[in-house]
Order: sequence, then C-alpha cells, then structure tokens
Amino acid sequence: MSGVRVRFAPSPTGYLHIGNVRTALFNHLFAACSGGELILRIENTDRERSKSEYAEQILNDLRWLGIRWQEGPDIGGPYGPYRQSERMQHYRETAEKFIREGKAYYCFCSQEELETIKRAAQAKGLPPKYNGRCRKLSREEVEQKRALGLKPSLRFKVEEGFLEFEDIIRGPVRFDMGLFGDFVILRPDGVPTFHLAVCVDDVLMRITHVIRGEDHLPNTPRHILLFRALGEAPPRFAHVSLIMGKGGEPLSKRLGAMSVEEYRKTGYLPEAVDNYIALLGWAPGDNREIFSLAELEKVFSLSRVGKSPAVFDKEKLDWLSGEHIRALSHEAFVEKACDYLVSEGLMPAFARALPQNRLHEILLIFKDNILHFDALRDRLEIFNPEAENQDAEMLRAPQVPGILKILEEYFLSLAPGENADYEALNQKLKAAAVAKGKELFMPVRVALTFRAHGPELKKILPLLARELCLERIKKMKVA
RNA sequence: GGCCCCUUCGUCUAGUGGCCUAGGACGCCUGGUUCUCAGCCAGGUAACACGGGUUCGACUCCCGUAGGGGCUACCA
Repeated sequence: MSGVRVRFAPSPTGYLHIGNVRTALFNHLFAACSGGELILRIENTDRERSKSEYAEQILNDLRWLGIRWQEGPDIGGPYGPYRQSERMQHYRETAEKFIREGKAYYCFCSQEELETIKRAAQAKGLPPKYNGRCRKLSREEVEQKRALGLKPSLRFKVEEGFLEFEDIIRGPVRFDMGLFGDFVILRPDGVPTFHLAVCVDDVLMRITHVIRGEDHLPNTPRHILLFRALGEAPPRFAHVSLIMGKGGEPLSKRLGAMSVEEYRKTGYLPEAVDNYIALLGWAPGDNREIFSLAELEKVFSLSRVGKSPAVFDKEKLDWLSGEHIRALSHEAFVEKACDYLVSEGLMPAFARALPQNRLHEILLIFKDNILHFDALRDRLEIFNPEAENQDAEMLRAPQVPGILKILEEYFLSLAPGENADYEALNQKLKAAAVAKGKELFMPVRVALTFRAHGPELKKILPLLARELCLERIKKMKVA
C-alpha cells in the first residue's frame, strides 16, 4: 500500500473530450503504477449546467476506456457520497467555521458594484481584484443588511504575500497573493463555489495527489490557502498541459473536439485511444510507442510527463489504431468486429444471413487492412449482392469483353455452390492471353467485386459465391 | 491590461553542458513486395523561436524579446 489516492473530478456539463480523458487516464495510470486508488467524483455544484445524462455518459466513457476507480458515485466507498450535490452540508459547515474563525466574511456587493470595482482597477493597469470592501463590515452592519433581506455571499480572506509551491510537472511556481483579492467560496443561495467544494472534498476524501489540467494552475494558490485554513497539509499537485487542435487553437468542447462516444462509434479500439492519449505529453524514454493499457500501467511515470501543450493528431491515432487491430488475435478481431457492427447497427443484411464461420472468414481478410472498424462497413460491400458497381469505368478497356467471357465460362463450369479456385482461374486466364498484369487483373477484380480496391483476389475468391460472380459478370456484359 | 505557464522536424517526442554533423514515431516522397488499395520491407525529406550572457564548450544553465496558451467569474 502506497497510500496514494488520486481523483478524477469531472463536472457533468458536457461530454468527455480528449483533454478530460487525458487527465482521467493520467490519474488512472498514476494510481495504478503507484499501487494507489482512484476516486471518481462528480462536481455538479453548477446547478444550471450540470445534467445527470452527462454524468452517466462520462462514467460509460471512462469504463469503455478501461479506466477503473475504486470509489465513486456508482459504487460508493468509505468517503462518500461522491456527488458534490449530495455533500452540501460539508461545505456549509466549513463555511460557517471559516466565518467563526474570521477566515471568511459576508459580502453584500452587487454584481454591478463588483463590475465597477473591476473596471476601475483595470483602467489603472492594476489586477482586477476585489477590493475587500465588505471585509470591514461590523457584525451589526451585517445583521442589519440581512434583516433587510439582503443575501450575502461568503468571501475567503486572502492575505498579502508570496505563495510558492512545487508542482510535480512544472517545478516551483510562485504567485503574488497581493494580486488575488478575496474570493467567493459560498454563493448567496448557499451553494459553494468550485474552490471550496474541491478543497473540502479533497481533504475529506484523503486525496494525496491532484492531477488536473493546467488551466487550474492559477487556482492552486487559492486552494493551498483553503487547505491551510482547513488545518490540513495540501496534496501534491501535478498540472498537465492542455491539448490543442490542429492549428494550435485550444481544443475545447465548442470547437468540435471529438467526444469519447464518437471514437467508439468510429470503431477505434479503446486501447488504441488510451495508447495515443498517453503518448500526448508522455514518452517512455526508450523509443517504444505501442502499449496496451496494462503495459502503460506498469511503465507510466508522472515525472516523464512533458510541460508543453500537445496538438492532437488524428493521423497518428489512426496509425496506432491500425497497429492495435493488427495485433489482435484472429478470434479477438472477429469478436470485436462483430460486436462493433452489431452494436452500431452496421451489420449488413447479407452478412447476417451468412453462416457464422463464413462471416468470420470474410471479416478476417480485412484484418490487416483497416484502421478502425467503421471501415468494415464499406469493405464488406464486395460481398454484398445488393452492391452497385462503383468502378465500372475500369471496364472500358478493349480486352474486357474477352476477359468477361472467360470468367463466365469458368464460373459456369463450376458446380452450383462451388466457389472459385484462384489457381485454376488464374491459369485459365493466363492461357487465354487476352491481357496480362494490371490490364488483366483490374478488370477481373472490378467484374467480380464491383470495386477497384480490396484485399488480394486470392483471399476474396474462395469466399465469393459462384452465383454472385455470375450475376455480376452478366451485369457487366450488359453495361 | 495584470498575473502565471509553455517554446526541438508539419505533428507527437528523445535529449538534463561535451556521446548531437540532434535520435525515434506519425505524415509526406522514392523504390521493393512480378493485380489494386492497404499492409509490410528498404531508403529519403524535415527541427533546437530570436537576441544577449555564463562556460574551454550550450538544444541543454541565466536574462531579455517574440509567439502561443491559461487565469483574471457568485464556471469548473
């Protein structure tokens, strides 16, 4: 037991995108490689934007990626509940305690007043911090205002001075707290802000390491102050850089970042997604690139996570995805391919009618050929009796009628239900000497599969029904 | 505007003062695999943002500049 406890704490205001996933994955890998525990916590203090469907989806996405947690809203645990909306009493108690201890105070400033203060400061080139106006309010003044029905928020007192901490990824970071201003920890309706909720929960849940996005770096000094006020040593922090889109723009939800759901629908293997994301900002140090989740769990190290933001590159994901698919055993490939096609409703009718082992044989010839399972939908068309000829232009060449004739003769010579023998057909074709090389094989391929591209004919022919071949040849002759 | 973070091939990265005429991978290009695409194999293309220091020596350390990003909310 290492005693390491980390958490992934998404707010259910949208789908999980690559940035979130990476934070989740790094938390998982760090917990796994240090023998610690991962806690999943739902940060839904923003009542307006949080939706339970999103929370549900997030859990599913994480499960699909193979990320496992030891405590969470779905499985409970000794430090629950794990949804912040169910932990309000903790936050309020803490807030009250801070008031009693003089660490926080009531603030009656309106939004308009705050806006004015901010603008005034900015005009002078000063940091736009709250000026602490309500800090000086006496107990009587507070009571008076409350008697008037005014609802105050609660502000945490920030004292001047420098605050320095050691970030595991970034090294020493230093902030001038004189620039921060007192910040709100409880809204007038009694709902805590993120700062309070996070710190209270991290303490109560015994979190030892906080691994989160770099966007939280400027929040960290505030949090450290809160931890101190709670009388606890702050956890260790590790701020992971953000992921950018192609072109360097931030990869945020609104800029069309793909959700995990979409990766699943495209037919990527979860391990390929994990592998790719792990490589974004982390490198093992020896030139290895292909990892299963289990392997990552063994070799991952936070100290090897880079500081600079990384650009998401779909090309490389696709390559890795292909690698993972090719590395699958035949059985695993067939199973996953079928699962994918069925669950996405993409299993074509003709394929469903096929005997199972025949379908498996067919799927297998595409194994080394696809980057993700979604591609199967199109590749399978060469076996689909309903398919249209997409590459008929290939059959314009003068030698084509001759080739078609030989093909027809050959297939007619087979018994019903008997599929072509590649070698035999090949010999017949060559003996006729109508054409050779590309001139010969492209027309043959297109006539029999209706496609200019696909696996080797040698692999296709034994699986392609005689009757379908004859039908296609006939259609070709007419056209 | 203020504060903070970041900066090696187009992209992901290795590199922690001499091993670097900078390594690997994706992509791209060329050739091979005597049917296509893919795959595979072989080869090629391409980078230390800039300017000052420190040092016998800097991609590596320090300081600036520039560029990018984050935060600056009673969002997380």
